[in-house]
Amino acid sequence: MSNGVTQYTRDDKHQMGALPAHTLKQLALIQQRQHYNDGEVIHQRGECGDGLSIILSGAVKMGNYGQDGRYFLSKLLFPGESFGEFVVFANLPRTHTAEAVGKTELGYIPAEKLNQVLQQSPAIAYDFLVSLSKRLHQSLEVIDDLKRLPLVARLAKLLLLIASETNKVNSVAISQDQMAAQLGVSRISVSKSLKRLAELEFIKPGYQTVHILDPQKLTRWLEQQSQTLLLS
Amino acid sequence: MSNGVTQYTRDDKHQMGALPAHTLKQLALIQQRQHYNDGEVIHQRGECGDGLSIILSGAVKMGNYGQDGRYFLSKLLFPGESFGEFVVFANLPRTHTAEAVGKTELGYIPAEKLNQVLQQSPAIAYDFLVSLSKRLHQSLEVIDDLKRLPLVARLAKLLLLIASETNKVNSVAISQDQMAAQLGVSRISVSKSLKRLAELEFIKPGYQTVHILDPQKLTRWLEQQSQTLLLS
DNA sequence: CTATAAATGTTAACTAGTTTACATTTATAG
DNA sequence: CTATAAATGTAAACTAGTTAACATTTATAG
Repeated sequence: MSNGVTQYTRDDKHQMGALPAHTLKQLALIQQRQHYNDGEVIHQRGECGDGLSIILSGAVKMGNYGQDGRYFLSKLLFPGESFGEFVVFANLPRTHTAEAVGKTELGYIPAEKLNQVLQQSPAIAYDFLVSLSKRLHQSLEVIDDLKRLPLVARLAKLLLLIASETNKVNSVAISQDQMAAQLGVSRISVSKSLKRLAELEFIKPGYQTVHILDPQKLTRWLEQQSQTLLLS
Repeated sequence: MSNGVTQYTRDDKHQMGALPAHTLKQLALIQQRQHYNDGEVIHQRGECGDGLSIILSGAVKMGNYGQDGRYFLSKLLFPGESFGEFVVFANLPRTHTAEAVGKTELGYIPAEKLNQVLQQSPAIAYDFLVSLSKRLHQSLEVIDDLKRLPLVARLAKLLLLIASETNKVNSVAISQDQMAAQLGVSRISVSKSLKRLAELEFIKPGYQTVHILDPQKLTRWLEQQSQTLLLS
């Protein structure tokens, strides 16, 4: 993949907040198609969009830039996932800047049109309820982790998460810069924490990869650290 | 108010994620009433509940305890606000421990019953979409702040938020311990940051209160600090 | 195969936030 | 009005994470 993002594609089964296939099919009938090139900005933080976007191919990087220009990656979205619900349902401004990662195709549904569909089809509305619930749940967990867990634990959790999402349980293809952007810390801190996890023999750092030696052992350790681990 | 929570009640207008009055009325027809005494635990983190709860009177403290027993307050919920959507819509475990603050009455709707209602009434389903969207939006902002803003700025933001929620623009009734629990930092750090805000002549700390000298000036300063402030 | 760019490892000086400890102020129960 | 509890102020020693700087490794374009 391009745009500073390593080959980090996902298995369909693991798309937490994604809409179910049959709903995507129905929405496909009313969506417009939009094309973006690698790195192209789809929208900026603070803007007021006016519709829902569904990723058809490629990927979208949601994140923000700090005062100093440092980038914080919030989430990578893959085909089947959507964004813009806030705008449609609550008329709120964009929380993140969205950029295409690789050649990317989006399905776009204007707010009005989507609201019509939702009125006619309670099943689709329910799918959005499920999707939003999962994403809110996930966000609350992240907030909790940020407040309660030390960096080593958060890093371990991130690695296990990506491993499970990509279905490659024993190795994660990601750079230290990317982990840093995702965790909101410096690359050096990531390096330090990786070293500690390596000393504990949970992982082995490589070039653009982290090998997870024993995912189960790491999970158990993480449970001890955070006492109540809900998902993983 | 009791249970370590200062007199911190809200104006109805400002209940961000709350359901609209007419929806609450309709839901009232099918809800059971539950009573809790001050400090009583409603549910624990990790449990699998099975219904939606709506606060009718009193308040509910959502938060978690760290390994060391330290408490992290996530949110205070007031009449009109609900919780348990995750459980109903996505079958996920509780993210936070819920405790009653003062004598508290809840309306409880089992998952099945609520789902029936949603199928029959798209308008109510839509209200939940709006509520979940607002809450997810808010959560994403909090995550962003945790990663990007220094404590002083986060503290200032918290004070402005409570001030606007309670409609007392010039003073916030809250203890330093509570602010610390909410921000996920130590009481000493809160004290230090308050001192800095006082030196900048934005606030004046008091006993169980913080006086905001010039909310607008503080908001402007905060905008400079965080470049793109969305809500306030 | 080599030059270059990208990613990683590591040190050192620094800063923000933590814990511990104790003094002081403020509210409130009796 | 006083004794007590709760909340606040503040200092000191510490820890985790930050920036800056530079050496080394690994991939890749030509």
